Amino acid sequence: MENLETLTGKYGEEGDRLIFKILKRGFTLESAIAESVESTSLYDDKVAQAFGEKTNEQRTNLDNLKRQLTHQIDRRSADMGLRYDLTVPFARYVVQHQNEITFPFKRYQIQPVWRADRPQKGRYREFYQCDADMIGSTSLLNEVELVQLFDDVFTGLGLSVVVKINDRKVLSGIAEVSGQPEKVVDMVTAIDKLDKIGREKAEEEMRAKGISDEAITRIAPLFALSGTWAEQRTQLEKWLASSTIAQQGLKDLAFTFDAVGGMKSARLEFDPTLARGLDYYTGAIFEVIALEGTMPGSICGGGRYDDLTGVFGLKGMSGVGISFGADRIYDVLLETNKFPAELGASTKVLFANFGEAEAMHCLKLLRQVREAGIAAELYPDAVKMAKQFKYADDKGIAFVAIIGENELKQGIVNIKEMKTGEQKAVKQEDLIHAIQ
RNA sequence: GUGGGUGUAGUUCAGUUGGUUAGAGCGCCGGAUUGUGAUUCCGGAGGUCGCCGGUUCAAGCCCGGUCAUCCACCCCA
Repeated sequence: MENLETLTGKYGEEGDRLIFKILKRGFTLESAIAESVESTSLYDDKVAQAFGEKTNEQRTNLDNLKRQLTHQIDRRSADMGLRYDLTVPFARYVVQHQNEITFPFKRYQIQPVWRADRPQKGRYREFYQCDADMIGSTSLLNEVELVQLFDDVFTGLGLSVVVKINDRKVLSGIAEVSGQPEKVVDMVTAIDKLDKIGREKAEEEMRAKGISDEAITRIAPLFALSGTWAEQRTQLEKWLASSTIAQQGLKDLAFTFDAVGGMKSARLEFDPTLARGLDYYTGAIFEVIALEGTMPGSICGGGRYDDLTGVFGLKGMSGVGISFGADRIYDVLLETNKFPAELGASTKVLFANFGEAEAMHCLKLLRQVREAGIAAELYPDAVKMAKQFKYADDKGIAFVAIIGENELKQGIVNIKEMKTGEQKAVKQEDLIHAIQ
């Protein structure tokens, strides 16, 4: 939980609406309603009647009353909110503990965050984010390391992804060149939808937001961009020559591309239409898209924020960070079958139980196997074999060690590998070696 | 916040113009002469039809409300 004022104003207009608000402590719903009603003169005769029998008109009145009351309660009585992300509370933390922290400061954090949104595929009210940030350094080496972190993580998970990168400074430059720099946010959100709704609809949206036809014409070269990062860079440098801020953005991007070099499995891709809605980003912005599965949105996000701590009273503290959407990543891994079966198995070898004498003997072997660092268990009951094998199968146990009357006499153990169905007899002292 | 869809067995879903004991696949449990799973065959258990109310001789089916869930817009992880 955070103070509401810590959270508001950082996530853009839409984002602020999605913050879960919490009533002031000691404030009951009844007292909130009473206070709101008194102060708003909403409670007229018409509405009063609506509490009794309900005609359609009265129902509408009642709905209106409810809506306005909710709004009032929201506005007047809520002073705390649930974390919308981990970055803003992190900035607050850094400011509060600035004297105890050694800069540049790095931290990672895995915690739930909340969005007051209608749930949908890949969109949750509560979900986990895993954040990694570095604050107190403007070096682009931080950006480079974060891109490599994306690569490391998704290579480790065996998931192929594309890391999209852009720079807010380039976007600001485009707005500058258009002649309406103050419209950068509207312009950018429309540009962001370009690949989804197409050029015409995007232009329509810009016009609706008060962007002039002239400005729209001036940003037309953006739609014509194509080719590799190097090719697009040349085109952008020429087009945005008059904007020093855009030139800086392009230079930063060039450094990052260069320094990242080859990656293990992820692909780094420049996307001039990548915008991201969060207000606090000022430099690089990142987004990771899964190339497998059907997850509609991004699975990670991030970027550089030059002055997020400024609003909490600490100026000149630039930071950059990324956020992994744990639940979305989990969904993709589940959908694409990336969870190895042995991950679910807690046991590697099961000793079948043939009766008291055999079980007692297995108990000794069980101990040896465990001491060798191999997870093992002995089936607790001497039930029929089919049941014991099914148990091993269900649990994803790799081997079943069979020691019945015959094996006991001969001092051997039959080892069945469940995956292949192959079975072989080895001396009991070779058991550990055979299942490694 | 706006619009739409769906709630029936553990699960995925059928269920006719309202009409007797509400079905199927998968899963689960048991068995196929007692030492072998994932395949085959046979048998079995399991449902307050989301919840509340209404219409009707009769409601899983029609109507109203409510809750849950999913999808689209919007936005994002």
